[in-house]
Amino acid sequence: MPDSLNRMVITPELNYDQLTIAEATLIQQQLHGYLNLEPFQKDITTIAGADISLALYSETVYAGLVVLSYPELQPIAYSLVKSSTIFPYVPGYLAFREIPAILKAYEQLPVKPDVIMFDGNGILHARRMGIASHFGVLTGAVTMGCAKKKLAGKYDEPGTFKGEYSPVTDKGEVIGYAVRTKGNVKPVFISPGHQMSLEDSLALALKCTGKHRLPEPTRYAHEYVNRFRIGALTEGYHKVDSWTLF
DNA sequence: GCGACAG
DNA sequence: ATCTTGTCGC
Repeated sequence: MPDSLNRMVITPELNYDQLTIAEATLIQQQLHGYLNLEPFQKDITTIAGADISLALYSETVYAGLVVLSYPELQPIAYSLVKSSTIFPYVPGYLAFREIPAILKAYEQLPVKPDVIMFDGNGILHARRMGIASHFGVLTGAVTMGCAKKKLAGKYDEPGTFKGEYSPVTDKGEVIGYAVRTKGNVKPVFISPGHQMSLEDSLALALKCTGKHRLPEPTRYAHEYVNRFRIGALTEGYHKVDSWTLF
């Protein structure tokens, strides 16, 4: 993360639990100054999905990243970490609740993925600093967001065919897209997080879309952290053995 | 003041 | 997000 931000976050164990919303807003505005939305250049070999799973009325969070091969989109490794949070869910501040745990899972990966797709937004956010952008600036990783519901902005409903999309705008600027990843099903909201352009995020989301509404990275991440929470998967870093899966 | 509001 | 059962549709 930028050196000037080292004083704002408690390292090495990032902990946002004691922050007030006013302080969190200040951090988002500070992080925004480091955002880079230039087109992504290098070739992509791997893309990861990041997500967390929670038990109702529990402070325990099950975080994880699932790394997929690209463009095949097959799981090749995953990192799971059990942690806790007391920072509440407040629309617009999801990052402060989920990032500490996801960061631990990320640091546990021996090899980092080329891109990370988050279950939440990138710049499709009131202050252009959703969880994907926040994590990207903090770590320098290439990130993007994929949310199931609209957080900010306005948009016209895209056509009902898979692949159709329409821009989400706010205060005169395009901040993401409502994308129909599956025919006749509600669209998902795509936006760049960090180190990629608006167009990059849209193209990648479509490339990662299979037969389900959620793009494969996010879909797998959601599935793995849930299996972790119910005890079907164990904490730690694991390589996937293609031959024993399914 | 009113409506909106990722997970 | 999570808690839940059946049900409608491709």
